Amino acid sequence: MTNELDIFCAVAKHGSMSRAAAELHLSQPAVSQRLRALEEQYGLQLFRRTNRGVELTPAGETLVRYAQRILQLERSLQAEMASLRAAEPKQVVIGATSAIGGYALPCTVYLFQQKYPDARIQLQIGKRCDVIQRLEDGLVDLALVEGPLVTALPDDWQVSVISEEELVLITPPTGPLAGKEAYTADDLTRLPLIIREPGSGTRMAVEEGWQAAGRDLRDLNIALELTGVDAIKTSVASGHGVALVSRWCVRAEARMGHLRIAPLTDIAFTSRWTLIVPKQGMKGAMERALLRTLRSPAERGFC
Amino acid sequence: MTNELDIFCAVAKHGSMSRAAAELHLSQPAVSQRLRALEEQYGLQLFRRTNRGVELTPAGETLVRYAQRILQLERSLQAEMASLRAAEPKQVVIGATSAIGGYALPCTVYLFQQKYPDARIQLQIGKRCDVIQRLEDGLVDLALVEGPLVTALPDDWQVSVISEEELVLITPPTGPLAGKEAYTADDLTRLPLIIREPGSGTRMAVEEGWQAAGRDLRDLNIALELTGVDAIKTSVASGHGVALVSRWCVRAEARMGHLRIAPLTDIAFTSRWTLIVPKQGMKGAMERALLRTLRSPAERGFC
DNA sequence: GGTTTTTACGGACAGCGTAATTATT
DNA sequence: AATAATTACGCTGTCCGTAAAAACC
Repeated sequence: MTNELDIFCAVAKHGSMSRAAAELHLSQPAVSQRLRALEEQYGLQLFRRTNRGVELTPAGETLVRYAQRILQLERSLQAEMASLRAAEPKQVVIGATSAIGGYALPCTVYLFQQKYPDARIQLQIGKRCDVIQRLEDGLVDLALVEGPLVTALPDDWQVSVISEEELVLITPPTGPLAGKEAYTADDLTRLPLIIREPGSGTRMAVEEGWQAAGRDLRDLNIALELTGVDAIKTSVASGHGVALVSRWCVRAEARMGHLRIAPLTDIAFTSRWTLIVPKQGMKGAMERALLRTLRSPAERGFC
Repeated sequence: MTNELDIFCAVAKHGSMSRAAAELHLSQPAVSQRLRALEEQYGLQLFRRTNRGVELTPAGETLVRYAQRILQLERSLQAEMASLRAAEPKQVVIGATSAIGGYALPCTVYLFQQKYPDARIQLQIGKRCDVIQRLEDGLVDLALVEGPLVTALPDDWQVSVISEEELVLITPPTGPLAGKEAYTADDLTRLPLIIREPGSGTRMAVEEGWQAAGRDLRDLNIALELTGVDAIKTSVASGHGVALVSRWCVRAEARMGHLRIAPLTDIAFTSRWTLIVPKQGMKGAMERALLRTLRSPAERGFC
């Protein structure tokens, strides 16, 4: 959440709630509301509302001076704490499967590194079963995998679902397979489906969603089995078939027009993203901060 | 909500979460939780947990220095804003009926004055109809009355129910009327009931609750009609009868043993407390702060 | 066993976004 | 009409309290 003094200073700087809201990536009403709350808290009007924005009252100008000093102090504090963290650098190894580790996580790790530049975060991407194996062997500190857990782990591991991601149907942007506006489950029995190898989380999610709709797995028209998301994307883009993948994996291609994300009308596939952490480990403040980031939809900022 | 740096400093000062929690009027787990959040935010351990409390780590000691400067700055800011408020003193006149104005509101007004010492708040207590009359005449800025609104006001008044208060049965602490542990609706048809004058909010609430239980008003054994809560309390304490009053009005007497609050098993009476404000008025920051205080159960602190 | 902190869980409120409304030129 | 701010409303996450558990003498 953005600091109220930050909001106040931004509005004072721009002389406009709308512009301040844009700078802070907030909605304009949110800024208006926080500002009003601040005025109520002090019992003083801080801005005069004019037809083309706002301007500071004397009370507002007083607050600006204090706010700037306080914010400056907080920035120095942040810097000093960062240097203290740097004194005892921590290494954390994250194991993840390809859809998560290759697409969603890099942004999260980047953002986290921005905040904690001294943290050494290593991202190991591998097959689902390998990731879990490495976790059990203590070679990675935590794991993020797709799909449900097949084997129950001993209970010194804490397992939590951090996200339910929708699988989307991707088709070539042009050609015979790009004909329809929207697709149904029946279409999936006819279209050549390119699918991940058995054992992968995405494969599990597809099969689970298909059976949940009361269908038989043999009705899927599997044209090709490929290992890894990238191979599938390339193959679909070349017009070899359609596929079901996590939305994150194809955002870039969809925007560029290399692939088309087609709506599914009467069936939906979801993939659960699961975080696995050893109950004993991850006790330090930095480790906890990382967990918090991964668990909080707002902070992890998958991109 | 208490500032996180305040919490941190209190814990640092006492070397104990429990003692800090007591000082801040918070639960001990709440302090623990906020402290952990602070540690996660900075990615550093701030306290070493020992068996008899906590002690600062080097990072914690750094934070103490910054926190004290920031808190000091905030205190100066508060002081300066208070002096700015004092430059343009505001007078607000509150009209209220006796149960609200005489018992619940004084604490609220006191707390508000502590926070805004320059606010001149005047509390006018009167009969329900008089209060509303004075509001319409503009002689009071806002009104707090008990019970529902009989006459619909024109819609440039904003009416909101701020609290549903339970009416409790009070009996003399000793004597023939103090016999039973708990009372029923049937008992109320036999006990001598001392009741407020018609038109008062409490009277309305009693009659409404009685009829809502499917009873006839004539079955109430009204022994005496008195004007004002105090007269009723005196009369009940003297053993002349029992009465139904707002809990706030008799907290002191119940604690002292002058009156007994007796449970009602099969009937309940509630009195709605209504806040009436002119939609146009109360636009200033101070006025809004007062309204916020009156509307927020946490802040108004009826006592 | 006693003291202190942590974990777990449910409820209340704050802060935000979307959408609709108001005010001012 | 157009621009800027406010109000209304539903949702989500934070913060807090109670209760139970765990750590550390």
